[in-house]
Amino acid sequence: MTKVKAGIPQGTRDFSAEVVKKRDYIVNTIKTVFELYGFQPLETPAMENLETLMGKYGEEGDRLIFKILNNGLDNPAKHQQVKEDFEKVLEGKSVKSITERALRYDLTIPFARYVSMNHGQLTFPFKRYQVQPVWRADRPQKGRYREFFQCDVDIVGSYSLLNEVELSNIYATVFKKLGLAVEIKINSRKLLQALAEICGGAEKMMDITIAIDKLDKIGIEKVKEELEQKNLTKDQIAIIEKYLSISGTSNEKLEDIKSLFGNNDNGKKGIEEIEFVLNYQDGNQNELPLSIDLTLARGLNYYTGIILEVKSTEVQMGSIGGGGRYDDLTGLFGVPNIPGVGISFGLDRIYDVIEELNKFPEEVGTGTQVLFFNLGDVECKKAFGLMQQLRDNNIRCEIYHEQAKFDKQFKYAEKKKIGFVVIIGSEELKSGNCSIKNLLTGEQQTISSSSILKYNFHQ
RNA sequence: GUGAUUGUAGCUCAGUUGGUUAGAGCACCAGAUUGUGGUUCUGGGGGUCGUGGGUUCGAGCCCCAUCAGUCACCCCA
Repeated sequence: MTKVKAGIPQGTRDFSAEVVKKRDYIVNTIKTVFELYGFQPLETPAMENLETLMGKYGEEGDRLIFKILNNGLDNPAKHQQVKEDFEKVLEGKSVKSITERALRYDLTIPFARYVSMNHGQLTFPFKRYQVQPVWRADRPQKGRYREFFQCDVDIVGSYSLLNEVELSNIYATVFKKLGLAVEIKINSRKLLQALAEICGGAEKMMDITIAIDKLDKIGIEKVKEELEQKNLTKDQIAIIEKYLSISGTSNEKLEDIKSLFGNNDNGKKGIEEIEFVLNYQDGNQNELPLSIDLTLARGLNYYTGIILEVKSTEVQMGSIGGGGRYDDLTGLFGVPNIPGVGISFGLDRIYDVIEELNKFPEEVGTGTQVLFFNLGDVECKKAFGLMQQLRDNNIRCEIYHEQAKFDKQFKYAEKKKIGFVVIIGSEELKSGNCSIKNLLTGEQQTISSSSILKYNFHQ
C-alpha cells in the first residue's frame, strides 16, 4: 500500500470528546423539547435516489447536491453506453446510468418522500422530528460546512395555523433553554405573492423577492436599481419601496400592510396568517422574540405560507434556524393533499454561537471523575477492586495503565481534567486505607478503603 | 461557480534591502525532587520553511505553477 497524507474532505470535521459532549448537550436539549411537544423521531438513509432530490431546491440547490458515482462503471459490457452517457454529464445533465444516488441535502424532502411512501400507515396529523447530518457541495466558510446537522420538526396532514404557533413556541423554548438571545423573524409567502401580483404579475415574484431580500445588505437604492433591471415600472417600484419602508412594531406593520394589500386575496390571507400566529400567544406574546420581517423570503421554493427564520442577536452569523409551510410537498411524489409545516435548527451554527459566547454550561464535557494511581502490582490490584465498586455506584473512574512516578500520574489526571485521584501505595496498603486528593483544591484526606463508597466525588 | 488572503517545530507565531549552521513562547522528554500535580530552575529532542519548478554566486524571503486552510460573494443551516 502506498502511504497517503492523512486528511479529511474539505468542509468536514472530526469531533473530539469535548466537542461531541457539547454537541450532545445541544441535541439533547432540542430533542427533549421536541418530545415535550409531542413529536416522535424518524431517521432516513444518508443517501436518496438522485431523482428524489433533483429539482426540489431550485437551480442553485441542484448544483450543491453531492452525487454518488455508480459502481460497476468499469464493466466492459457497459463501456460504450457509459461513455455516451458521460457526454451528457459534461453538458451538466444528470444521468441515471452514471449517478443514481446522492447524499441528502436537507431533511424535509426525504421526510416528504417517507410520508408519500407510508401515508397509508401513518396517523395524521403526523408529527416527527429528525436529527441527522446533511451534505452540501458549497464552498466552506464561517458557519458553513459541507457536512452539517439539521434538527427538523414537521407536522404533516394539517392546515391548522395552530401548528405554526406551536413551532414558534418550540423555537422560543429551545433558545431560551440554551441561553441564547435570538430574533425569530416571521413573514408569509402570500404577502410576497401579493406584492408580485400588484407589481407586474405573479411571475415576477422570484425577481422581486431576491431583490428585496438584499435590502439590509445593499440598501434601498441598489434594490431599486436591481428592480429597474428586471423591467419593473416606476409605479411598481414605488409600491415596493412603500412596502419596504413599512416599519415599527409588528402591529404597526400589520396596519400599514393592510392598507397596502387590503384588496388582494393573497395579501389578505397572508395578513391573517401572521396575525393569527402573533396574537395566539396573547399574554406571553411579549416573551416570544417574534417579529415581522417583510423582506424575509427564504430560498427553498416549496414554501407557500408562513415562513420563519432565526438569527442570533449576539453573534454575527447566518441564520441558525429556518422553516415554513409547504402545502403540497408530497404532491411531488404523487400523493396530493398532504399539507405540512416544519422548522429546522442548524446544530453546527448554534454550536458556533454558544462557543463564541462561552455559554456552554460548566458541567458539559466532564469526563472521568476519579483516577486511581498505579503504584505497583499488589497496590494496583487493591485499587482495581475499589475502582470497580465505585463504577458500580456510577462514579466514572479509570486506573493509570502502568506503574509510574507520581509526577506522571498527576499530570495525566490534570490534563484529562480528572477531579480526584485515589492513591493506594505501600503505606495505604499496610493500613487498609486510601488517600483521596481533590486536584482542584489540593486537599487530601486518608480514609479507610471500606468507606470509599461514602466519599463524595462530586465537585 | 467568482474573488481575496495565508501556508516556517506538535501548537501560536518572529524571521531585516535575498547573505554563514532558520529562532521564540507554549507543549514534549530528562534532571533538581526514590510518596504528591498545577509554581520555579537546569538540560535535551524536534523543521524536506505546504509541494514542484524558475531567477540568482546564494532563496524562508523574488517569479510561475500546484495543493491545502481561512474569509467574502452567490446561496444557505
